[in-house]
Amino acid sequence: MAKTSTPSRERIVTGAADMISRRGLSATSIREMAKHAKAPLGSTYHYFPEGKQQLATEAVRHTGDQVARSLRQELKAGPAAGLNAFLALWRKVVADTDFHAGCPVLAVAIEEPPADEVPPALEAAAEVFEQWEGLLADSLREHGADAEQAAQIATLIVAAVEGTVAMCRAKRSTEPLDRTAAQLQALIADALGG
Amino acid sequence: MAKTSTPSRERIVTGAADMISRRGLSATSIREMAKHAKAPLGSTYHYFPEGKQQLATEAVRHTGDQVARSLRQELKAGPAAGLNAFLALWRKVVADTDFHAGCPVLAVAIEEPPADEVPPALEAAAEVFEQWEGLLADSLREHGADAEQAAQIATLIVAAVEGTVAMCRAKRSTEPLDRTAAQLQALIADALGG
DNA sequence: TTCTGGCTATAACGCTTGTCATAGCCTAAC
DNA sequence: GTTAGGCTATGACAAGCGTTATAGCCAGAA
Repeated sequence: MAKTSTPSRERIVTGAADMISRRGLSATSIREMAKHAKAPLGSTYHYFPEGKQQLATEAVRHTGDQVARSLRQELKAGPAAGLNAFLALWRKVVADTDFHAGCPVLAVAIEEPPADEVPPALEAAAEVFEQWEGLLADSLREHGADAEQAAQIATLIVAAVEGTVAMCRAKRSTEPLDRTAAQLQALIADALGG
Repeated sequence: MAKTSTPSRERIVTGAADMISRRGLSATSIREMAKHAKAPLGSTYHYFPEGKQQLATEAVRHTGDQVARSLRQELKAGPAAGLNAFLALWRKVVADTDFHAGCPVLAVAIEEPPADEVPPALEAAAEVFEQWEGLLADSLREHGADAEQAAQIATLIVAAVEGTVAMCRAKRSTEPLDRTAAQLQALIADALGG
């Protein structure tokens, strides 16, 4: 017999990712995450005994994997298609939430770590960026770009999209995303065409 | 007799900008801002009667103007020089703080506003981005780019640098900035050369 | 049926938060 | 010397924070 819809643990993770993508990590309380997932507060500490950091880490990894899956799928049709999917994905997030949500990975990436320590959530954010870049770079190389150029373009794409999403939120407009999209598309066409 | 170095009010604003660039807005308390500026808590509410939002707004505008001034100066030598200055500026921030600080404007831009309301600090962030883009776009147009392309490249530069700074913090490395720099430089050369 | 163990409910802990109010200092004008 | 006013000092307020502890429920195995 199937469980009633989504299991609690998973709901907490996806809900946490959603809230972090809106408010940032430190502005999101565990109590609110629990309420948002319709789970009792006690359950969060049952499933995530290390507390907020663990929950944040899993939330980052969750969206990281989700985006990576979509990216991997679309990249089968080439780097340009992958880029377009990546752009469309974040455009949808921003537009569907009336410019309230962005990328939870970025949100976690800009939280200051304690001195001489690297919190697991920050480490996870670095790994997610690396993963996305890797997928894009691989595809670019497979389509004729040399290794260094592929790596540079991949980094530029991830960074530009992340930054653009933030700009869209501030301006409450998707126009920055249109502009960035045009330039990145041209850049890929150029790199693979020449 | 001259006052002891910087006046209190200014110290509070620059200190607030610094703290916000590290921890984000909501993780930075007014008490800590006051302490960081060696000012009494009461003074923050004396100088900024609207409280935290006003302080954040002024902090955003402060760094916005500061960066704009530097950008305007360096753009006199052309868009490529301006880009390089912009890159160097943020590389220094990230490197000098051991990857603890980033851009306070981005930090404010990704804070969720209350529904149906636009906090002044968020509005200020949008204006700062617009200002930086405008400076870059003007320079690009003056050097031969057509209006649309200039606007697109300007947006891409600001977004990419903002995103890259965040990636550098997550990875604790300036390599993303190197890669982004190479691509953006090539892009400008291309746009003005063709 | 009894028992086990995953999950929940509830309350509490010490601490920090944004903000406000009140009283006081202490310099500068008159 | 007196007076005004910008700034500071101090403390309080209600609310929220992350986290822990304890006791209880309630399905499935024995």
